[in-house]
Amino acid sequence: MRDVQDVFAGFLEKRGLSLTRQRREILGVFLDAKRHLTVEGVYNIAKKKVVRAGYTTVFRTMKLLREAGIAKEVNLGGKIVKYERRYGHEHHDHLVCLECGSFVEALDPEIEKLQNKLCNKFDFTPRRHRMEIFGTCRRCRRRKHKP
Amino acid sequence: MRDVQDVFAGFLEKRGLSLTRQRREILGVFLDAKRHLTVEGVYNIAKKKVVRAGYTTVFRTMKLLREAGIAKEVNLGGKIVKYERRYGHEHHDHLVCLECGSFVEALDPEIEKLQNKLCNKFDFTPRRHRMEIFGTCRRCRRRKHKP
DNA sequence: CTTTTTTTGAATTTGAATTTCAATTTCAAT
DNA sequence: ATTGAAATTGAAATTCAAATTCAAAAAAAG
Repeated sequence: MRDVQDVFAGFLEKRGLSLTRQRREILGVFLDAKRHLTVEGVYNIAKKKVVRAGYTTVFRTMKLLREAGIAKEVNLGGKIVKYERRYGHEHHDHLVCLECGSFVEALDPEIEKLQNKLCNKFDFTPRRHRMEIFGTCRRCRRRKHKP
Repeated sequence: MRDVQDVFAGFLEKRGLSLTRQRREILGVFLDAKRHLTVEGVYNIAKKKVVRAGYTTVFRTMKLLREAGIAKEVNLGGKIVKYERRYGHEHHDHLVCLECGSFVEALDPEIEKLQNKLCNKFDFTPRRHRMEIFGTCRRCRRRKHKP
């Protein structure tokens, strides 16, 4: 995606920082990833690139990506921080399989509406939210019933 | 609550463990707490009791309480694990204030229903879920507008 | 009472997150 | 091209809660 780089460059400029090779490389790794990645995971890929990036740099760049609104921390279970794309990736909830760890991203406008209504009831101004449903996915349920 | 102790005693028995004074004391501290507590928090209260409990014992007992279905881990923001009551405390969602850290517990049956419907759509068997809305509570909103 | 088992808790270890700091790179000014 | 100030990098150190270890203390069994 062309404009994600532009967003990042713009963000960095506003902060008086520059889009270095390492940062570009790390952004690339992050955007290419299909699934959620940990800092460790991004690092493992980034260190093999032509312009190698160290762990610390990956760590700091992920933080920048977060601040730039490009990456988002998620935590489906474990205590290790994972990142998912945020830019050009609408808000969604997760259905996480407890057996295999896979997940699907889902969105229900009705639920979103009711969440706002719930906030009204408590005179609460919502900014963001998180909803995760844990259970068993279709594949794992089948695997269990017909082994 | 009388029967929480019984639940714990029963759980311990099933595991071949005994309800020691420390464990009883720690359970008491946990049940008396109004808000969510960290292990550290439980420990700070427990160490002042007649039957003092060390950090390790608190740590291990909270784990037992979790396994017994009496305590539940929650994580509203930070990375430190907090516990809330679970036994005799219905499922609920949290509205967490980003300014002051306070929260209210809420439940919307409509939302719960739609969550199940959403799971059906994905052929997903839900076991448990977590929903947290982060924003600004009534008090903090007022404090900002009329300082 | 003696032996065996469980429990306790101080101390240690672990592991991810974060910070430090010296070396390196970048870049604007000369 | 050269200099030097500022930004960047990354190995190493630090932090801090979580988890484990192990010897002493307590409880239970014989």
